[in-house]
Amino acid sequence: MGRAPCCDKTSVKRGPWSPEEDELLRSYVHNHGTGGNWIALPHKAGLNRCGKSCRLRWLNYLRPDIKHGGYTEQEDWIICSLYNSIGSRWSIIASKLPGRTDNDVKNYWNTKLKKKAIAMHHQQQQEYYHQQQQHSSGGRGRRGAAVVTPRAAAPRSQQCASSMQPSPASASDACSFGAMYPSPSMTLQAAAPVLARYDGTAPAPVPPPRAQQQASALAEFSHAPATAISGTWAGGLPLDDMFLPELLGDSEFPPGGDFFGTGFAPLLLQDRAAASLQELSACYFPNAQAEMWAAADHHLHVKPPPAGLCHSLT
DNA sequence: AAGTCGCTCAACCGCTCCCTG
DNA sequence: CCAGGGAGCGGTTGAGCGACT
Repeated sequence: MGRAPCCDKTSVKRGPWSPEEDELLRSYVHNHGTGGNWIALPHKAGLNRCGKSCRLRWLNYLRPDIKHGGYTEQEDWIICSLYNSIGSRWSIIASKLPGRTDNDVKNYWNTKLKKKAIAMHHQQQQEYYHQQQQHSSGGRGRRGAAVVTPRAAAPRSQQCASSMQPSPASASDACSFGAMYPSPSMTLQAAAPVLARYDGTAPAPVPPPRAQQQASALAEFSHAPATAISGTWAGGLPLDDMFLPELLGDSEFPPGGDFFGTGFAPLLLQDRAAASLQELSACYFPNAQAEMWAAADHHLHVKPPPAGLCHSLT
């Protein structure tokens, strides 16, 4: 039996907001603030809406500092890098993009950026095969790693065994893009603890409660062996080879592939991108480190997060 | 011009987390 | 310590719109 609904859905208006409703909500929040009680707000503001609906409308649309559309390459890169590192923690990702909301970033990823990344991967596949044909006389895989086919690696159910993502779906996606936007200096380094934990022969662990995940992730981060930072995991499997089948399907998946050559990789050479690497890496372990970082973001309107959770924008 | 298809994104749903009594 | 309730989050849905046939 699920929890009781937050409001009587039959008596409140649903669906698109009218300009009049927007103005009511905007003026009320402007004059009184949210008061920390979204449930009571619609009644006080004279709105026949659910409190959650009001909160969403304000956060995602009516806030004065909201930006819509017009994502820059830099923002693309940040989103992909963070998605790579922390998965679908949209609120954390959005908190690193001033003016962007979690909903907006999520939509942008699902509708555009994901396809862009997949297209890049296919391009890399073609380049890889082309290279393999040219070096067909027993050459090694790229980055000196042994070429291992996905089927030779762990079963799909055992891949992405990292316990960082509580939701199976998001875990799959997060792992799938583990190599989509790798940064030699940041992403692989940040991925090291998870890669070190990954064991293709071991059964997938049951994800512990989130608080426990945070604690253990942070603990492992601080003890991660430097030798794991190599671009391959302990079994010698390139990162691409480990994770991409989750998204693309085995039939589309070639061993190897190199994302460093084209696409967003040149951005890594830019000073701004390089400068952000350190920041981004701090976000790798959601909650614990990302929280500390978000709390230190003075340029964002981020309220100090309560202990133990990374509440990003609100 | 009309119908169909695909895409976008605002909004909803249901869950977890955390606070409070 | 426990239960109830609110806040916040991530996944999903569907209306609206433009492109295409």
